[in-house]
Amino acid sequence: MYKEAEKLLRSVIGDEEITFSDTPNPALGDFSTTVAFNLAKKKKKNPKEIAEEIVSLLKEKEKRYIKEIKNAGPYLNFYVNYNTFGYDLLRKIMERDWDIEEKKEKVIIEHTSTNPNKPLHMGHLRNAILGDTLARIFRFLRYNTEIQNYIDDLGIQVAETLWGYKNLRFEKNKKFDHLLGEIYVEVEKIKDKRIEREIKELNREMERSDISREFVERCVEAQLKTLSDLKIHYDVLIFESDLVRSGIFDEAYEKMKQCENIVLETEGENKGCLVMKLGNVFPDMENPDKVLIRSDGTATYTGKDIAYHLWKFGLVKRNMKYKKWNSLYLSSDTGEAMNFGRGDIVINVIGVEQSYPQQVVRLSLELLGYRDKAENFYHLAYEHVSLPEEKFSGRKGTWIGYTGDELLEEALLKAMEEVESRRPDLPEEKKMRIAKAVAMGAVRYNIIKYAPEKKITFRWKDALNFEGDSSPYIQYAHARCCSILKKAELQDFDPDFSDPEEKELIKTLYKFLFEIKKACDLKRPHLLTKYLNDLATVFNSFYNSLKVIGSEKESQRLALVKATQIILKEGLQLLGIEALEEM
RNA sequence: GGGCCCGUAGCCUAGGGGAUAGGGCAACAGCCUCCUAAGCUGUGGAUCGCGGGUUCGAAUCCCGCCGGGCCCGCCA
Repeated sequence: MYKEAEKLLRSVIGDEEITFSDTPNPALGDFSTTVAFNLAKKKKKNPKEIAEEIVSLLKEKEKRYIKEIKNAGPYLNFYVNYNTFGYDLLRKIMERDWDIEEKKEKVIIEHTSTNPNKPLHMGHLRNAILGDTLARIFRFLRYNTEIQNYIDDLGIQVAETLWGYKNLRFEKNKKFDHLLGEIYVEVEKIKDKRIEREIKELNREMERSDISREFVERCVEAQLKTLSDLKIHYDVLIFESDLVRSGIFDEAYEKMKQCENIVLETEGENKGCLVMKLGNVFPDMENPDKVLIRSDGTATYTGKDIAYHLWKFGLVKRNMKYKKWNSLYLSSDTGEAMNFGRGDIVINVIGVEQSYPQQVVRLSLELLGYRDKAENFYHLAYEHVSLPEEKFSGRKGTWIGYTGDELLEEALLKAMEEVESRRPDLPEEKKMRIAKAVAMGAVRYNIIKYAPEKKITFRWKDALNFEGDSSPYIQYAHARCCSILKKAELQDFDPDFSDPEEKELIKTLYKFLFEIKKACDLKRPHLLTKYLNDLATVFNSFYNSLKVIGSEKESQRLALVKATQIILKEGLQLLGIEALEEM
């Protein structure tokens, strides 16, 4: 309907920018535009007169989906012909004809990238859920999408934990990541000069040989278990050690050295370091230069990250090998060559605190002459999840009691309780299935529904809320649809969409693709939860005021229910939440 | 010193130039002889942090404050 409205407007106003929005109330039509204001400014005329003029010019034009166009002062209000529009829309939805063309660009989304020495806490989950949801959205819009998880297996934290694993006594019958998390906290507590020396030595040994690989893989496997419970999956795990051993990093550093803005300092405090000069970009910064390679020849975190991104964008010749590992691939020094990397668009889901280093990575691409790559480099920054009293700290162990596993377990208990009290009639196995889907959905939804730049204070009460703006609310609307659909057969109908609830539902269904595209363009997946919540609300209101089965308009309402069910299901899938048929 | 983000009812939050600022939680009052009440309807509750400015029009854009957070390492 927007398309038709736009076409009509174009025929009289030409290239002027047009946007549509909802009217404040149905008496003023179904949607509106404010183009008359803008035209008035340009033509120095009264906006109301312009609106009137447009209305009269469009009066006689042929329309299929628009019934009428009126002006209310300077506002242009469109009245939709719900019979033609609704009928066509429902048919398209039922055919799942989304009209999305396949995209040429390859998108690489990196998310999670948690140090492999601890269990995931809610902050890590926020990262993974953001990344996973965004990836699902990109895939739905038919981008070639690759999900990477970067494993920093050479970091000092791994060395510290490995040291503790070898030298301290612990109950080892725990999930491996939890065990390591506790070891890490303990090492941080007892660490002294001697231990630190041993850890440093161990770290050097890790870089020379693969002594830590199995240890790290075990931890990653345990972390990935938590994530797969949340239906979060990856295409490939990139181990830092493989980037080093494949020679990719060295090749990238050589490339960086060719750049005139990246120089080997011969004097000053950065003497002997390879430094990126950013004085022009950040003139007011105390120390705008960024060290990429230290005077001892080792790379800094940012240096490595730049090298990694040169690889991600396909700007280095060397490549890694990969081996199949459960349902995904991981980089390896033996194995097969694969086509990972070589992205056109790179999205990194990384905390806000890394905005500056991320900006440096983007700038490095620009300085190296890859302007187009720099433009397609996005840092999806998100704020942290904290407890009412304090922040999560891996070192201090404030995450204990708040790991992803514990959250899921708690949610499952609560969900089981709810199912038990609401549906005692169901067989145990079914109750369990529903509880799992509800628990998992509640966790995902409650984390993704907030705009990424908002800090989240974790409270059990909110996290385990199954009412209102929550996953079960939407799952429930979906189950209601299914329940109706089970009781009758779909058939063709002569449309007569006259009830306000029917019209509102049609309008809301129509917005699905716009909202997804918006969420994708802005890289703000929470927009999708807002939309689905709206749709569920509109449907519930329809459900409560209109009868479907046994009504005179049964066939058309069944079609509405079917379309709603399809969109709710698609939407829930994009959020990685199971659309239950019964609950 | 500089940069970025946040500030919307008791609590959480949407909206980032357009018509009366949407929701949710909590509170209160109704609604199951009718497709699942994890639902629906209604009531109360907002100087959109403060002060200027731009605009026909500002929660939204600009400037200045105030409050909170983050960043500017040869740490990761």
